[in-house]
Amino acid sequence: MTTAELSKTRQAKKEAILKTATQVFSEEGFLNVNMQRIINACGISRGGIYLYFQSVDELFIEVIRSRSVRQFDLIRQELKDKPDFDKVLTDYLTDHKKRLLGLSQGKPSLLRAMYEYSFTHNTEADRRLKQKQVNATRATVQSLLNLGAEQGKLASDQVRLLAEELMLLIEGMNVLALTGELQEIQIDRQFQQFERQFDLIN
Amino acid sequence: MTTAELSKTRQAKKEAILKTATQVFSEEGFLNVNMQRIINACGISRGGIYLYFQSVDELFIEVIRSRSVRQFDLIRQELKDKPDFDKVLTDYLTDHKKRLLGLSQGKPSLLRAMYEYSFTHNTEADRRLKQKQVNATRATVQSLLNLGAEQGKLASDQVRLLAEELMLLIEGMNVLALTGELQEIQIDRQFQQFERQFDLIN
Amino acid sequence: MTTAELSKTRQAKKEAILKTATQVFSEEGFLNVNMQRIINACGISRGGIYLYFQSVDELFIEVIRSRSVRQFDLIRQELKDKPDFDKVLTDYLTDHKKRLLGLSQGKPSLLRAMYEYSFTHNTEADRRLKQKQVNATRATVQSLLNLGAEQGKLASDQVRLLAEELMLLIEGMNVLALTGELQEIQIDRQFQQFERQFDLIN
Amino acid sequence: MTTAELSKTRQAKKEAILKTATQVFSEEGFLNVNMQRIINACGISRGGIYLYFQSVDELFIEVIRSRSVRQFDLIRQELKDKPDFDKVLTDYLTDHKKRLLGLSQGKPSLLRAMYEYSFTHNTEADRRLKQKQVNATRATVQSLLNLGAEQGKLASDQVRLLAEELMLLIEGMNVLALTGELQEIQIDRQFQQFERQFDLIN
DNA sequence: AATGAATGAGCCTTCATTCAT
DNA sequence: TATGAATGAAGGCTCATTCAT
Repeated sequence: MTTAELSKTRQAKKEAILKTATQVFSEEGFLNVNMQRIINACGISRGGIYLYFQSVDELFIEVIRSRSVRQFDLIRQELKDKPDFDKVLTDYLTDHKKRLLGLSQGKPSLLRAMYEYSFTHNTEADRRLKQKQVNATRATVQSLLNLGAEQGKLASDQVRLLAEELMLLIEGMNVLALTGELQEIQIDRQFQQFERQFDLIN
Repeated sequence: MTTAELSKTRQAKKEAILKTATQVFSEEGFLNVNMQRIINACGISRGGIYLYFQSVDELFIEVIRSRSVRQFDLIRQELKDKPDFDKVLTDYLTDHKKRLLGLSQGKPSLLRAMYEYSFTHNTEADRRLKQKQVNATRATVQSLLNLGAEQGKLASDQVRLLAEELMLLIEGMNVLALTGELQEIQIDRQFQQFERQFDLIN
Repeated sequence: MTTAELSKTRQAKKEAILKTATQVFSEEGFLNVNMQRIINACGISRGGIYLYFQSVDELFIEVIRSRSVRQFDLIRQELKDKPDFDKVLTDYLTDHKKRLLGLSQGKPSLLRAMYEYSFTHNTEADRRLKQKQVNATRATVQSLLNLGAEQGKLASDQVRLLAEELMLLIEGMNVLALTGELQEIQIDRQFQQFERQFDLIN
Repeated sequence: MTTAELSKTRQAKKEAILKTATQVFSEEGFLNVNMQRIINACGISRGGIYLYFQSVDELFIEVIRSRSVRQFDLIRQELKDKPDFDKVLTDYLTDHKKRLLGLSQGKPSLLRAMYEYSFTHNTEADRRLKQKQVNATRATVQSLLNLGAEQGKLASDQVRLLAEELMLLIEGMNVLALTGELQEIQIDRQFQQFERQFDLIN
């Protein structure tokens, strides 16, 4: 086997572990996960996991990073074609609604793990990780609203305010959904209210 | 000493422990606190604390409960005198702003501990605890907005929607503040925007 | 139980552990001993030992310290009565001979443990510990030879040189004895040679 | 490649490993060395080294053996030419002095590794290894002193006694040097004293 | 009621050696 | 021969909770 092939194998194994770990973190959150659980899930040995990741933290960070990239790519793709703002917004909110309802019903999601990690890790590097996440969401919402501004659905100087409002609403809903407190009607009400702001303008 | 006096002593001791534990949890969160810290802070023995609380979890739950009651009392008191809605709302938002800025700067608060606890405890009883917290906030906001409705500052059927919106904004800001992502300008913008809704009506 | 009684109990327990640990270190040396062995020997629990000693190193240091004190006291006592130098020297060398033969035959002794510790620990504190040991031996030998000088068996300015010579001989024999290379005849030859130096003078 | 050439290659590789491992053990002692360090230093693979040596212990034993042979060869060479005893003795002691001072200052040497190994390994084979070392030193010193006897500098029946004395002094100094307790003046005093014995005879 | 010593489960990490390729 | 991924035993440490006094 050549070096290239070997490192290919290594990379593949690493990704396999990341994939399995993503499952585990999604189902169990961050704080309830220890190396043992990952080891069991991966069918790897106690020592084996350390060949790829030095700690649960390092593993988790890579899980988050690899996922962020994918998420970001998806959204950017959608907005490229300059579709109708009303439709995109509705789609976007609908996606979030689905996601939030899933969360409420205890559907596995990395979100819980991410919050657990954020709350309990405060090094500079950790904060940058969280910041990156928040910035990614903010950027997405702003791109979306910029599209709206381009299509004359809102004033440009409103973009930032509205982006933040939506971001905070979603953040709040995330938390309520994770603690099982969010009902469909609440999501609908808030999202309708948010969408109505654009109708009022026109 | 009579039985009554004894149980009075017992109650007093219990409350003293709760008070001290509240300090500890506020400063250190939930996950960083171990029995040793609480024992040291309370000047009680390792075994002694179990005479009052069956476990760390039970102790924490009582800390949260006792605080909720106090918070709820305070607000109810303020609203009793039917003060001017605009002023009460402004005060309320200003209080939250102060609190959020404190959180951002790492000022002690039970909120981090509460989140840490919620994320790591998922029994039915634990969920009810969080529910109670959310309901208390919701109830407070609704009481406040009901005052506004009474004073003709908003329609009665808007109360629930707006209460939820504010609650979600605050919840979202809590999370951002705790993970170090919230800036004063963001708080201002969102609260101003929220207040403006009442101006528009009149 | 009063505080004094409690700490008496604690001290007694600590000393019991030290005593057992001394046995273990004597039989197994330092490097082959881990907490588990001490735990097994003491009939204490895994966590229990940490109530008294933070690590094997700390435990070992206390073993050595407590023993040094005892050794030093013994020697000082003997020399107080100003006995006949020739006899004391002969006794001293005979004691060492017995000890060395014991070592050769694998009789338990802390010496092996002490060497193992010294070779593998080089912090300032560790060096001071070893220094203390060496100084104690040197001081003993010098006291003995000073007695000889007082009794006109050797010149005062020879004390240091001879003390060092004896110390180094003994150190060398220790090592050979520990690795099973020292025979009785060798000890006899060297000690006789050492004693002969005093006969020559007179 | 013929079988002979192959095994030549094999032998060369083995010696290359031994040479590198000697460096590593000299710098780090025995207990601080793990396979990883040797592997890194040799540029060989984790599994590869086991094609040449069955275990770390075996590798170390061969390191010691190969060095002994070399040492022994050197000395034997020097004595072949029947040089002047006084000079050879002085040279020999000067060499040891240099070596001991180097040890005191932490200069790399296999000696520490050898002691660490000896103290932690007590099989019959291990003891024989140490025995061989001691015997080699003894033989060297005896050869040297025999030269002196031939040149009339000491009586033949004194050779064994003096050889042992010197061996023990050196062994003692080794230990003190390794634990950082030996000073130059001590070496000088003892070696001068040792040399003076020959002056007295003549 | 109160103490604090004792327990033991739980988690982490390292490393010599093996084994499939 | 050569590789390096994988193994798993071994040891370390912490801490909530129990229990004898």
